[in-house]
Amino acid sequence: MSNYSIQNIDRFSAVFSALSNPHRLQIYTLLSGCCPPGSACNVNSIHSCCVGDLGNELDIAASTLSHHLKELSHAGLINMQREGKQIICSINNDMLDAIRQYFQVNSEVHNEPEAG
Amino acid sequence: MSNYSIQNIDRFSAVFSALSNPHRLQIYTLLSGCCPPGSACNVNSIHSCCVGDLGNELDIAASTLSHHLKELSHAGLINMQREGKQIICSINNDMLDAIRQYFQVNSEVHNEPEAG
DNA sequence: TCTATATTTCGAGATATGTCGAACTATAGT
DNA sequence: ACTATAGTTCGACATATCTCGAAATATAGA
Repeated sequence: MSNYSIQNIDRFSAVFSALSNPHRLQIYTLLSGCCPPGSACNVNSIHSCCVGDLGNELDIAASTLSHHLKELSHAGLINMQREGKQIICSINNDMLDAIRQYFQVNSEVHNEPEAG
Repeated sequence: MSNYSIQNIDRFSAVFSALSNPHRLQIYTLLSGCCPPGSACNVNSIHSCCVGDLGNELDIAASTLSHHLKELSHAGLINMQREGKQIICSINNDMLDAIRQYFQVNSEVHNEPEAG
């Protein structure tokens, strides 16, 4: 299978566009369960959190944060669902798998010695 | 290990920025040895090719192509080396590994049931 | 219904990006 | 030295992106 189709190119360039902004990548990385600076790296780290929690890490205006979250969501990278007054954000694992696939495919098919 | 450091965020957001443009992602995908439309997908597909070859696939001005290649190169995604009159482009496999790592790390560390 | 909290939408300004054509540089062959 | 081929640099313009503050919407509780 090939990554080379207009659809794939457009779909994934939109995904990488969403991850191209440092603030958005920081959000995505936080949601990936990774360890914020100063915290121990353990399995209790966040895998989902509300918009306000993210805002506490980022030092940007709430409206800017909201804008970035919308971009990540539209690209299919994260899920957002309301829970009471808050909106909970989490990684979309299907898209994460698709990205991994994107960077895996070619080497599997091609990186072999040129057997006759 | 964590992806969460200013250096990593800045480094990888620059990488994703390079991949966020459809033309650049197309170039990168072509160089990944993937099959251009209409060609058979086999191990003899290109893994490196010169600037002109890429230009034949893309339908953009030579100056635009040159600009895009510089971006990919500066981000560390591809190698460029002169061979006679031509300049040969190829995937930088170290960076490809780093990207794979980036999307792998967190799940390995965190995606387990919360054992006491 | 009034208030407080959480988040989004809107409008505007500053900066970054993508694109082109024209002019330039580098290499190889005659 | 001259010519042809391969690719880059420069300057300009159009469009997209990032950011903010102010105003609006949504939910929960008194």
